[in-house]
Amino acid sequence: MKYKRNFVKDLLKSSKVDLDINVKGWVRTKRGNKQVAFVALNDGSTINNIQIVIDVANFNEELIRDITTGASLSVNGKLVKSMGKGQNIEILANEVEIYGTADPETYPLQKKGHTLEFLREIAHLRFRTNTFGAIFRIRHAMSFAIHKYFNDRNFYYLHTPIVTGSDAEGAGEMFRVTNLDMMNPPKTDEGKIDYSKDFFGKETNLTVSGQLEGELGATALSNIYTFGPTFRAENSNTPRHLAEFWMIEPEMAFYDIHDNMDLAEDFLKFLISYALENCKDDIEFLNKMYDKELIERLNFIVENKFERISYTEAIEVLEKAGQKFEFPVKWGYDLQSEHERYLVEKHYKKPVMVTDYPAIIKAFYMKQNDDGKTVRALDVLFPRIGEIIGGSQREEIYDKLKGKINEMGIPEEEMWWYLETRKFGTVPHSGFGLGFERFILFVTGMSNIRDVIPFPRTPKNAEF
RNA sequence: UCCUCAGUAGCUCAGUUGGUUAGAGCACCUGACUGUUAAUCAGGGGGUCGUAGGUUCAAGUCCUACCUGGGGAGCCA
Repeated sequence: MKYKRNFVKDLLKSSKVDLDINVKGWVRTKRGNKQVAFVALNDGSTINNIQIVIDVANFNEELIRDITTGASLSVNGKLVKSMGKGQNIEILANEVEIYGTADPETYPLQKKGHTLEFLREIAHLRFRTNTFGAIFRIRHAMSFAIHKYFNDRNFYYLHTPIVTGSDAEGAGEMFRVTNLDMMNPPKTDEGKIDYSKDFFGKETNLTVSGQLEGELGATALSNIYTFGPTFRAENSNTPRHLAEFWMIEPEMAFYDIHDNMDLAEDFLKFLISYALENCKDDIEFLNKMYDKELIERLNFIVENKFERISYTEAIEVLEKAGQKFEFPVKWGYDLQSEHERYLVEKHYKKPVMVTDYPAIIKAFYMKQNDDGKTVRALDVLFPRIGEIIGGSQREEIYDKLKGKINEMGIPEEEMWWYLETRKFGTVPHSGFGLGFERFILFVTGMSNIRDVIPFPRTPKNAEF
């Protein structure tokens, strides 16, 4: 007899007892005695397991023995009210089929907890733990919510290139893309590598940001966003950096810096609310196991207005802090991690948006203020993780932008297409970038970025 | 890349001023138990002490280099 496969998530919500059903999944634990065995089965649809009750007398002894932690099963049985404590319903098994056994001597996952460091070494199996199930369900929900947020507000999802011929974005070291023979590359007369012989006929790299291309879309479609992988070849060994990470970059025509801040705040609050409503079980688990203040912190973000200050005000606050900092507080120098942490965690005790940074420490494309010293940059600082968003109003005046490009020594001939958006029908516009994994760190309460992306790419590490 | 801490059983760790045969908990295996909840109870097997050198009568323990991982910093998202 073939029953319809049900997901554990739906069965646990179901009130239809005495129904014949089928479940498939992986064994988390087995307990019991000679008469009866209890199997906790998980199929990834929820963090919760369903209990399978097996009357040992009705089953082959060998089959029962092969039901071990990690084995994959298909179970036909009857959904019934549980006779034991700890769960409302359970399944009385009629038939059990084992798809694949998991030798307990060699299967690395145990019933007991593992460290996150160990699980990182078995990233191919860590999906099967409660923790990573929760994290990647939340990651999915946040991806979905991002698309929903923008789609419902007339933003278009724009696919910017992953391979880029532009190395002027200035956001960091890039990974070269080439199919030249590295043992014997073609050379020019001067003895340099001849990239005109390369696949694209020029030097190409993996993108560090889709922003510049995003601006091209925004100056026609009004509102666009990108959501894709970006790459940085920086030798950064920290719990907050990846060589391959995902970034969300909205770009909006006719937005000034204030519109930009309004959007950033509303966007972040929407996503966190969405997580609290739709990922309740997973967030509660993470709150219990990893971060006792997680839910409290998420609610706090949703309920409170972000503080908005200028860089100059931030410097004044830090100067009056009466606290010794390792790095000096001085106008013209970038805010260090310890400064950002002081502003967010000690002084304002809430997310802080800092604007109008000194021009010399920010990128060429940012809108220049009338004071001649600052630009309309925007950083959103969050507790625990620091800078979660970086953005700005963009310089839309052709001469000013061109002047800045020359001043910073960026080859103008590579930026001709970018400059033309300011030559033809230019508009004030703004945008920002949200580091997806940093945001997921915040929502899950995890502390290492390598635990919130399925396959982390970091210096000296591209296993799996 | 810099600073710092660590690497001992499948996992998490203990191992004293260098000194006999390197321990524990969990996991695993065997047995007991008529409904368990990270089940419980009894017994058992399991180790190139990260790698390579060095000091010493003697090194898990001290020294050097390297590898790997954690934390902090820089770069940033």
